[in-house]
Amino acid sequence: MPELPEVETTKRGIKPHLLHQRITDLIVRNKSLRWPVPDELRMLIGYDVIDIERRAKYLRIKTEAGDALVHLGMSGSLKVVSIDEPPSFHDHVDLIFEHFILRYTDPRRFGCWLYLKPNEQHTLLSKLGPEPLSEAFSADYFYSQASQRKTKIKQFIMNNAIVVGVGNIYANEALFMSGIHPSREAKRISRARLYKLHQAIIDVLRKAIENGGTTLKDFVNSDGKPGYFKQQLNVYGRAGKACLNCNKMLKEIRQGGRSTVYCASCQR
DNA sequence: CGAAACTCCTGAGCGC
DNA sequence: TGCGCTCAGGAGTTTC
Repeated sequence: MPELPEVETTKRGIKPHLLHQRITDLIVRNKSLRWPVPDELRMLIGYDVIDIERRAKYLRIKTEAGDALVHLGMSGSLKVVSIDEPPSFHDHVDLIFEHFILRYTDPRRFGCWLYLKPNEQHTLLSKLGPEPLSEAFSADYFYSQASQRKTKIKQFIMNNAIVVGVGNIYANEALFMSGIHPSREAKRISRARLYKLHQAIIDVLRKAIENGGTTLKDFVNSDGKPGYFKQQLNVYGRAGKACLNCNKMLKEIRQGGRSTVYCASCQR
């Protein structure tokens, strides 16, 4: 399940390979992703990649003829493979270059490939909140947004209109790190504690990206697990086990259809 | 307007 | 060993 650090790592991994390389073909084996893969994507054929940007968990592969907007969904991945590498069952899209292929694999097909005109501001992107590692995501911004919302704090920090890129794993971790109960109403948390949560979100994402960077050299044809899986997870996936802080048993609840794990003793 | 429910899909884990 | 069942989960869309 790609979280923001994995998408950032993917961008850093593929960018040096794709930059200034010419797209020679596009093969779509299964266009049934989140939305149908549009034929307009073929407009990119014959053009060089001039940049790759990440916004939230979207990757934007840019050319003079337009861009590919790619989302990895739940189970998607991109990798650079050799030009004669035979595709597997879940390899739905190949963006083909002269000497290699950018191959998109996605068993659950929650991801997407869309076409955007040059500089097009798509509605998918325009409604997004600030990047968590940008200055726009300031402590004061975070407080002012939270102080007027009745939503439970976990759903608040996972809301892409508030801040992007905080997926379920890191939402659980950031709440544990800041000692805040996931079901607490956002507006009922003190300014000081919201500041602490704000910093925890930044810290946990930054650390994960740093760990992801250690796998970049193996990005091509890599089979190993990315580095951020080495990051110690305090609560996610540890329901029923002992809290690493106080040794009491971690609890699990469901919020908005998603699993929340927390320590009822350390998080209030 | 905000918030919750619903939706897409398949691999993994489980009980028998 | 294998079948069938349940479930997780990003995020856009629909409903209330």
